[in-house]
This record gives sequence, structure tokens and C-alpha cells, in this order.
Amino acid sequence: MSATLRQVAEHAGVSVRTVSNVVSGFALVAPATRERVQRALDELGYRPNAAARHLRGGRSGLIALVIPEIASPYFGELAGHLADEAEKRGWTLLVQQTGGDARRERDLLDGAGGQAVDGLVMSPWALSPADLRRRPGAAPLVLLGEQDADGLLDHVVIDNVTAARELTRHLIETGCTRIAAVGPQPHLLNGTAARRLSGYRQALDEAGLPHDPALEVPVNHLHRADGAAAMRRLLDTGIEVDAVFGFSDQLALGAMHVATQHGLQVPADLAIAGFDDVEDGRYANPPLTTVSPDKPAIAQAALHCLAGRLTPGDGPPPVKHLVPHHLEIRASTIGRKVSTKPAAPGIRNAHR
Amino acid sequence: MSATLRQVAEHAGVSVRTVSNVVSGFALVAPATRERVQRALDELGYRPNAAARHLRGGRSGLIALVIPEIASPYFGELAGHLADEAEKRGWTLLVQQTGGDARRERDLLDGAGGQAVDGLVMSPWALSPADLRRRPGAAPLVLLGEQDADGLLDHVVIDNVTAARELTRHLIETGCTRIAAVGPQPHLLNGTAARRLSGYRQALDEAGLPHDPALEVPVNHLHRADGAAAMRRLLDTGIEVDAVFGFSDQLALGAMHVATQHGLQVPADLAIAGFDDVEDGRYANPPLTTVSPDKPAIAQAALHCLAGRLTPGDGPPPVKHLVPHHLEIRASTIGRKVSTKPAAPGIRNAHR
DNA sequence: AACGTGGCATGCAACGTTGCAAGTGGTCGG
DNA sequence: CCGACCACTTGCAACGTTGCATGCCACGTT
Repeated sequence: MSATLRQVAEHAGVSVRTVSNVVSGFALVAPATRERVQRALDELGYRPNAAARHLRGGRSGLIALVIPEIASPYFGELAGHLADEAEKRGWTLLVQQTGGDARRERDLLDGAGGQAVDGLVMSPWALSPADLRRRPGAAPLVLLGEQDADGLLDHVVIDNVTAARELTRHLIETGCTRIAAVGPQPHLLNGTAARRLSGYRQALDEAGLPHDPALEVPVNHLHRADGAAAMRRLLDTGIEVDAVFGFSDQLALGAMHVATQHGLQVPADLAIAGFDDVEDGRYANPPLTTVSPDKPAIAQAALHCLAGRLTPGDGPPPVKHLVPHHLEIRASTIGRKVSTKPAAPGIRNAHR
Repeated sequence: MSATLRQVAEHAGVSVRTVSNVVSGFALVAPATRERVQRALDELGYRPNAAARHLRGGRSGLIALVIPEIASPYFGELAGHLADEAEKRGWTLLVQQTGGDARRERDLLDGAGGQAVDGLVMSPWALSPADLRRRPGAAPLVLLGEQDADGLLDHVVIDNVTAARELTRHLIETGCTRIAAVGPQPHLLNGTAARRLSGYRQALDEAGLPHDPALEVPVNHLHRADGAAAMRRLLDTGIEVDAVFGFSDQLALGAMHVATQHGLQVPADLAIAGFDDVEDGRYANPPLTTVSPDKPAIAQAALHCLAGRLTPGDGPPPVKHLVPHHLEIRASTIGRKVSTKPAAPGIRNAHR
């Protein structure tokens, strides 16, 4: 146990209050006193007690990140940015995994942690908008992703519809016409997958391509295993496919794995693209085309939002913060043989 | 702000102490009273105040994970297991990134967090054994990895020497004789890389193969980019190489990426193996042979250790907890053409 | 009838910190 | 020479909780 203010005060021959004044920097303290107290602080190795400060001041300096799972590369990278950004602001990041379980999400939202945190950054998976609205006076909350609780809660998003449309358009431009969408999650209330699906369909419409329900492959989670299973299903049905758009890089990489094992050349036989721009995709063989959300900007926006809610006043109304994204075009979708037009000579993925 | 014990007490017409007794479960409370208090608790939506409990009881229920970076897949997966295991024990996990910076590691070790956590799980990178020993009465600590502070601190390890030797032996058995070791980190005090290098050399010795310093490629970090850079350096020097042993899966995957881009077939032209068994490797093309440490066991052992240190008594002397590992042999090292014997017909990685 | 016992409920204090208001001693102007 | 003011310091209280010791009452025993 580290020394307390009282012990330091006795050691320096001053009052507790004066020591507190020295520790907290300002207030009026005579230079000589300040120095003497400082020496006592150093000698006893004083460390302010976080619990007492929290109890007294009502702030813990902790913020919670509530996500389905920290092991997922996307959330891992995001958590890294959030932890960095939190540290800049003097906060510490605490990780709460929900495993996508609605009850756990609700508990954490309701402050099961016991007002231990000053704020929450949450990526809801299974919670209904109603759940999100019904918040028994817990800590300030920022949502990652659109949750249909529009206008009621701060949230940080990218434009998923546009991003998915742009990516799909890119696939169409490289000559793909039978594009599988791997990733719809009809069982989840989280609107992200639905928005990506919508963007995908819009791009098909714009190009005059039909929607083939058989090309929309739902998944349970966004793991590589789910992408792999979806790809296997596609191959088993024997349906014609010349591109796969995975709603996450993990899905796309799982699909790429199965396709490659199955003897398909990527992108010559099958173009593959993902979403999230996690590091794995950059180093895949071939490197994965993807939508790259500005993750540092997401982290920054989320914590900026939280910071704004920490001051007691109600502050401004909830904000929807739109973060930019861009298409990261890599070898998994370029250099395809074009199937509809009289085939251009198949430019294979450069193997020098 | 949630209701306090006092408010609940007034509402139920009993004393604060009695409410506390109801909340904490036992002690003698008459059934009728208990029920009345319970109703008051429910009506006011009482949540125990974490700060007050922490101040009073000296336990925060928080443990810190101190690692170089949470975005790294290995630490991400480990953090997931730790968070799960922590939750089982009623703790919450807090993530502190050091970026491998010695000063930050030292600060966190010294309790810069302000006694906010009940314990620390740390994977030191840049700290010297001396730093680890000199601990100004901070929270209980469990180290991940061997730190040469043997006998003084609890630590959880796998047998890195043996694991590296087994993996290298496997490479030799598949016919490799020019095995590059990508991953020594001579600038770090963290002994992990040194131990893997030692195991690698032992296997070479056992097989009567020479040590070629040119095949030992040091790296700064364990990222894919470092593995890629190392592979490029190897290719540029034109030195003969038939296998790469990356000291992490990330290094191996970076190397695999460059080798593939360079037109090499894995494993026909170059076998590649890694260390850690992260999910990326399982879905790489080809899937990556690797050493698989039992990560759930690491998490469990670390928290079990911590739990043992939480009770005030000094408890047993520090323990070195050895966690099992196994070789996960996948396609990146099997099905090679054997170079020393009169070449078997080159079995290419199945592209049917 | 007096006393002991056990079941239940409560008051007090303290964990370490900081806001508030009051106190101390000294100096300067009137 | 006195009062006011200043620079500095301090005591008190409170944040919400729980350990400890004690209080109270009813019941059963002697």
C-alpha cells in the first residue's frame, strides 16, 4: 500500500490539505512549503489513491469498450486506436466482451459494472433499438455503427451503403457479373450488414444486373470460418460465381481460403473483396481488395463525443458522426479475365 | 446517478446497514424485512457504487493487461481468453498498451495507474530483469514469458526452446537444410526470441547441419512488415534458402507474402513455418505450420496465479508455470520436393 | 419472576480524497 | 497604533460502503 496524504502530511509537518494542494498543482502554497512537501512526497513514494478520488470526484478515468470479441482483428485494431486515443485524454480503456449475447450487452449497457466507468463505447450486435433507448441513467454512451436509434444517441459511423456500393461497382467494372454477397445477418438487429447488402444491391441495379437470392449468402458471425463455410456452400451448389464480396475481411479471407484450396485462381477465376481493411488482408495471397474505414478517425470521433458528454450539462443533442472511408484496391480483384466481352488476354496476377 | 444505500434505506424504512446486509446476501435478516428491502432496491434501481466499495474494501475488481499492442493477433487472442477467464472470476480486464516502450512499461509496473488495479498481467518487452525486480510495492504481478527474473516473480511460459527445436526438426525432416530463422531480436531484453533461436540452433546441431549466420535474420518487431522485409533481404542476397522459420506467425505470413509475390511456391520451393497459431495462419494460402501454445491455458494459469496473490498473506513462493504447446503441421511445410535425395517428382501444392 | 440466550437490527467509524469556509500571522495604509 | 487586507494554511465535512460492537426484543429456562 502506497503512502496516503495523511502520512505525507505528518512526515512534512503540514496539514493534509496542504499536501493535497501541492499534489494537485495549484492553489496558494509558499515555495518553501511546496518544496518541503514535495520532498516528503518523493521520499514516501506517494501515489494518489484512485478509489478515493473516484468516490470524491465522481470520475474514474475509465472508459469501457463493449464489443463482441476482442480477438477479432477489426476490433483488435480499433481497440488499439481507442486505447491510444484514450491515453492521450488521460483515460484508461477497459474491455468488455459480449460474445454477441444480447443479455450481456444489455447488462453492460445498464451499468452492471457499477458506475465504474465514465463512459461507454459500444458496438451493439444483438440489441434492439428499444433496448438502446431504455437506458437507466448509466454512463454516457457512444455507439459504433448505425443502430436505428437515430437522433437519440451519439454514434460514429461510416457510410456503409455507399461503401458497399462503391466496392460492388468496382467489381462490376472489372468484369464481374455474378457477384456473391457473403455476410447478410438477417438474425441480427445490428443494421450494418443490412446496409452493406443494400449498397451491394444498389450497385447491381445501377449496372442493370439482376439480384439473384442464391448469391446472397447469410452468415452467423463474421469469422473466417463463416466465410469459408459460405464459399463451400456456393461451390457445392454449383451456381455460377465470378466474384465474392465478403462483408468483412475475415469472411472474404475465409472464402479465399476455400476457393484457393478448391483450385480456383484469385482473381482470374474468382475476384474476392472484403470490408474493414485489417492487416491480414494486406498480406494475403493475393492481397485483398477492401473498403478501408478510417479507424483512427473512428476512435478519435468516439472519444471526442464521449468527452463532450462528460461535462454535467446536457450539452448538445446527440450527433451522428460520419467518418470517411476509401476503396483499397489490391490484387484480389484486378487483372481478371473479362468474361462478357470477347476475352482480353488474361493478365495473370504478376508472378515475375 | 444511481440510488445509494441511504436512499434505499429511507425508502424501505430500515437502516443503511440492513440494506447493505440484504445486498451482500447473508448476515441475519428477517424474511419479511429482506423482502421489503429487496422491493425498495428494485424500485430505486440500486447499483452498488464501485468506487466506494473499492475505497472501503481495497479491491477494485480490475486487472490490467500490459502488452506491447492489442492490435497484434496473438495478443488479441490472448486478451480474449484473459477477458473471458477474468469474467469468470468476477474481474474486469483493462488494457494498457506500451508500444514496447521501456519507460511506459516501467511506469505501468510502478503503478502509475494509482493502485486502481488488483493485479497485473504483463508481457514485458523492453524491461530489464533489474527493472522487474525493483518494484515499489505495487499490485501483484504475473509475467508472460521468461524474463530471467527467475525465482522472484510468478510467470507463465511455454517451453520456447523445445518448441522451436521441435519445429525446426520438423522442417529438417521434410528435407530442408537451409532454414532461415526470421525473428531474433538482439536489441530486446525479453528473452523469448533468444530462446527460440537457441532451440533452432539445437535442432540444427542434432541434425549435423551448420549454423549459417546469414540465415539468422534479426527483426525489430514481430509484425508482418518485418517478416516481409526480412524475406526481401534474404531474396536480395541470393543466399540459398529452402525454409523459413518465423518466430511469430506474423513474421512467417509476411515472409510468405513476399515469397509468393516473388513467384516462389510454398512449400514446394520454400517451406514456411511460424509460431503462435493465430487464426490468420490457419486460413493462409497455404495454411501455416506453426507452434500452437495452449492460449486458454496461459490465460487460466495467469489468472490463477494472480488469484493466489490477492490474499494478503505472502503465500507460496513465486511459481514458474509451464503451459503445454504442440506442433500444428499444415500445408506450408508438407508435400515438399526433397532436395538432398535424388528428387522425388515435385509434388506441387494441389491445384486441381 | 428474574435471567440468559439467540435472532435481528442499528450506530459509529473509517477507507483517502477534495470543496468549502474559516483561521493564522504578518504587512501596509490610514 | 489600529484595522484591513493579503498570502498562506488548516479543520471540517462528505462521497458510499462495510466491519465491529452494541442495542433491543421475545422467548425459554431456572
